[in-house]
Amino acid sequence: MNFETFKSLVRISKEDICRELFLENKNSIKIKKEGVAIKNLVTIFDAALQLSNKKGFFAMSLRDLSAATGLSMGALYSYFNSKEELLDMLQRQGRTVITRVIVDQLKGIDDPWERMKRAIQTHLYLTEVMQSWFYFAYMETKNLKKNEHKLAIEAELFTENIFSEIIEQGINKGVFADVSQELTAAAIKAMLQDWYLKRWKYAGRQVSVDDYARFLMDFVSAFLLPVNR
Amino acid sequence: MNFETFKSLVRISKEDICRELFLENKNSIKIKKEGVAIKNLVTIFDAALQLSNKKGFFAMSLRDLSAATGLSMGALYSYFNSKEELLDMLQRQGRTVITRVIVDQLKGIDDPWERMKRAIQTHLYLTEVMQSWFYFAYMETKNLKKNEHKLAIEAELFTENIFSEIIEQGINKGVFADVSQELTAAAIKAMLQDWYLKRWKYAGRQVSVDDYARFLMDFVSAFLLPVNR
DNA sequence: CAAAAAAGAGCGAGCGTTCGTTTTTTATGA
DNA sequence: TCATAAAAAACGAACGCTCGCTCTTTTTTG
Repeated sequence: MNFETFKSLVRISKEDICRELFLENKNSIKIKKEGVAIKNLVTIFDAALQLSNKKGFFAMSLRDLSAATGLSMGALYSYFNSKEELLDMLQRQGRTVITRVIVDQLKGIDDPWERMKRAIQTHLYLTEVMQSWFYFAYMETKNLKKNEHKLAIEAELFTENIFSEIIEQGINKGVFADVSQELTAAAIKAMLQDWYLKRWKYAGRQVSVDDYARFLMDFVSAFLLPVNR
Repeated sequence: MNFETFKSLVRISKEDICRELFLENKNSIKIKKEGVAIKNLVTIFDAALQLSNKKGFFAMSLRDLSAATGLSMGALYSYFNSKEELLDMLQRQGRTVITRVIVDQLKGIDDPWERMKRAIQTHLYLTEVMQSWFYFAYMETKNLKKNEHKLAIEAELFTENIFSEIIEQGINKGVFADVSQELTAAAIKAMLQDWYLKRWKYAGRQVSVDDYARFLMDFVSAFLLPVNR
């Protein structure tokens, strides 16, 4: 599997994501027409992610967002009740997609090393498709209020746990070396996150997401596979 | 070398760091008495780091900082000319220390693997001693204006380059496997940074910095040392 | 007592938010 | 098909509040 294959298998559209959000947030979104709501939500979220990733969510004002979207201040408030709620919605936007796609992509794969490879690839390709969201989610998590913050931390630990379980499985089957599952999963996660957090650096060096995936799988295999040790 | 040894060898005091800043910023710091200036700079920086790391530099107001330090608004402005300058000073605060300590700790070590181990340990122990600064520097870099932003990026790449050069040296001496220097150095850096960026997670799991150092050296050795491969 | 340090009230600007008004869209009836 | 009325969407001025910052007065230090 490579990035091009992934993209054609897993079609993630902003419209679908915003439709889900629209249906879940009828109380906050005062727009009746689905088509209008979705079109504008996409515009709002794109602009908000871009502005926030540049200067931070708090430093972005709603006047900035108004200018960037071409919607008035009053119109913006048809889509969320407060700036804080916008933050929550932005954070929530991608979370269910991620979980669903990773779990889906691992279905039917039993071999631990194949699972590990697929998990690494899936994570990287997802973050490539939705880089601005991942960057935003990482950087702004600490601004979330209690319950949303808890959910964000859980999502962080959930994907790490996917790796941890693959490692456990591999060790139990005698396929992987006997390593610390938690620390290894955390280290893999750190390297996966580096991809989207420092996209500027890898882009500057012309490292493709497939290059990076290959490198990571190589790096991880040296540690996990006894054949290599 | 372990963390306790490091701490007694490398004494980093906030007072020394603030003294350097005081001497370099006579234009911005209107206080004449070195003792008073340094004492209050330490207080200001500690409070600013804590507040910023909790809610973001922009979301922290100077009234927040005033309350946290016990200094009035007017007194705060004796120490910096603007909030933006405070950001610059905070970012600059630790940069020279880091460079100096890493370079010092590598002196007299020729063996590539020994250098690698020392570099990993030094980086981790430094970030353990100055965790709040490192977290702040990582999270707030994007808010810096042009020249300061450039310096921060350079510092980021400088430490990564230390690892890259060690790898190059190891490959040239036939000690290390033939791997991508840049990607390997970046991966090591990512794992090192994870330590201070997700300090909450490792603390919750009761992983000591020495545990983490040992784990990282093991992980990296599996990839770099042909004996392992 | 003089110099240095600190306090704190208040300024103008910008912020998030509200709400009455205007514009656009849509459905209906002739 | 066209005109009209109602519903929906959008606008934008203004409110109260907080912000960064200034500057005169007060307090502390040596």
